[in-house]
Amino acid sequence: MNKVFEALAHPVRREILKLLRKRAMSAGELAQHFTIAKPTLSGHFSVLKNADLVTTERNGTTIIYRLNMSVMEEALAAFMALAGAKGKER
Amino acid sequence: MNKVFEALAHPVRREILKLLRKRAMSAGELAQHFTIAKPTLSGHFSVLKNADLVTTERNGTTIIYRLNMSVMEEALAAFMALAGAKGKER
DNA sequence: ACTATATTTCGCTAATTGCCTAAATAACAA
DNA sequence: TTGTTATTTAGGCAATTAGCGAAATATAGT
Repeated sequence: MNKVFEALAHPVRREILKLLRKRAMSAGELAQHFTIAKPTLSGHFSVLKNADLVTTERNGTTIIYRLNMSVMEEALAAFMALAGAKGKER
Repeated sequence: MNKVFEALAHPVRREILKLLRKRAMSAGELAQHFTIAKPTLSGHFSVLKNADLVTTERNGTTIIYRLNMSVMEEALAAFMALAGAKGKER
């Protein structure tokens, strides 16, 4: 879970997740939304992948990134354990 | 909001928040829960404070840290905007 | 085999982080 | 004022991060 929070710490990576929330996209498509160099972006992809926040699937020469919803939800649950508070004590 | 996510990226800082969720505590009290040096911990406090996740109040020689619930909830909302998707769509 | 496209890996640098010990500051009591 | 306790600031160091351009890899088409 630590890797997940570390992955979320960078604005570009959060934006990537936000884009993938709408639909799966190739690395190139994602790159069009940013002005940073592709190798840099590729590094961000690998952080997200390492945290299991995204999965990949090769399709010819392109690689499709998609959000890993289950891990996102686990992360959300972990966050709520911090911020949540709402009741559930003792 | 970026500062908040950066603050959440370190396990010690998340643990601090978790402790403060139960009740406000002084720096020294918090320190008892960790094995790291106090100056290091003080650095973590300042990251949390800078992100507005905690507030401080001096009480004699001690400084009381308390969770800033409203910012925690904003952060939770921001997180849900990323992970949210709570089933309900399509 | 060669070319083109998509993406990643490599090698580098600058900036930041996290940790420490030692020193400084703040508040209080004697 | 001196001493004591609580906490932070300063200074330094090793490790990590984020960025880049150039080179490497993978796949497909000709």
